[in-house]
Amino acid sequence: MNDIKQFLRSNALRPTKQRIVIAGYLFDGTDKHVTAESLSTELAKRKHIISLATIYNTLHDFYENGLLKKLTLSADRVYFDTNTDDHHHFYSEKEQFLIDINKNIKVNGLPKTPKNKKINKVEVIVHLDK
Amino acid sequence: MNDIKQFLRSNALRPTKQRIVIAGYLFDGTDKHVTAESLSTELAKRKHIISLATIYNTLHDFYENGLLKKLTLSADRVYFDTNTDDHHHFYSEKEQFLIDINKNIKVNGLPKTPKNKKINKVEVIVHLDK
DNA sequence: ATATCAGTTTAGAATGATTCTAAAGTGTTG
DNA sequence: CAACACTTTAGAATCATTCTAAACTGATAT
Repeated sequence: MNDIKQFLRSNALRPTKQRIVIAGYLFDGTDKHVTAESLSTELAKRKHIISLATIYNTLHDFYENGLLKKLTLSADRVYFDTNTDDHHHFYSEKEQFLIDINKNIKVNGLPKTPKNKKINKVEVIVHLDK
Repeated sequence: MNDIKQFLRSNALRPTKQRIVIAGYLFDGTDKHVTAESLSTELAKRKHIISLATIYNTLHDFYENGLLKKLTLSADRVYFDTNTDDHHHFYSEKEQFLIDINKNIKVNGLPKTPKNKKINKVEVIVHLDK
């Protein structure tokens, strides 16, 4: 609890009740993939009612501070990933199935980067089913 | 023109005025990345006013028939790609910059596919800037 | 040719995730 | 504990996309 407060403070985030609850859930040691909606549902199960606006705000605050990764897998919702290490994903749109690939993947044969651009990250999505 | 009609018919799509115009634009020989909005704008420039609903319908019809690929790069719009070969992309969200990587890319070190799942495709997105 | 009908197009409404607004609430600092 | 900047929130607004259901049109049979 005080750990969480310190954790938030050390990321320039004021430790409000809501952020403490959300951080407590998200950063409990197990990697998680959440959407605003799924997070809201999970917190509600735990009797923590936090407005959706705050959930969106908080996810973005955490994201801006590098505490979460943002995943764009489907056009109709944004996933946030608590695993901020460089990694990739298996993804099944049909089944909402999403798991990390932590194993070291190498992408070979990339052409040279377009002029005046810099590579931010190389993302590999392994689409399943269909 | 008759080519386009045949092309549509051979894909089980009735060659309507609108589909002929859209196919004529999309499949003119140069690879294109479009969104419903950008397609609508391009056609309007050419004095072809087609309702957005039809543009959405047509893009999906073409997609369902394998004439287009769907790209999920950003959460706020869907891109369709006239290049249906297996390929990858450079992408800059900030600049709406999107180009094909046709070169043969190899992804090594993938872990084994989750039980009872099948790989549909391996997608590599090289994110630029940030 | 023409009637017929399934497949299409369309305007406008509806949807749904996300963002915005602006008013009320709350950490933090002195 | 005063004062203020930062947060939270309900509800409205936004925006891409989908839906609805009425009008339209390509294909087929006569």
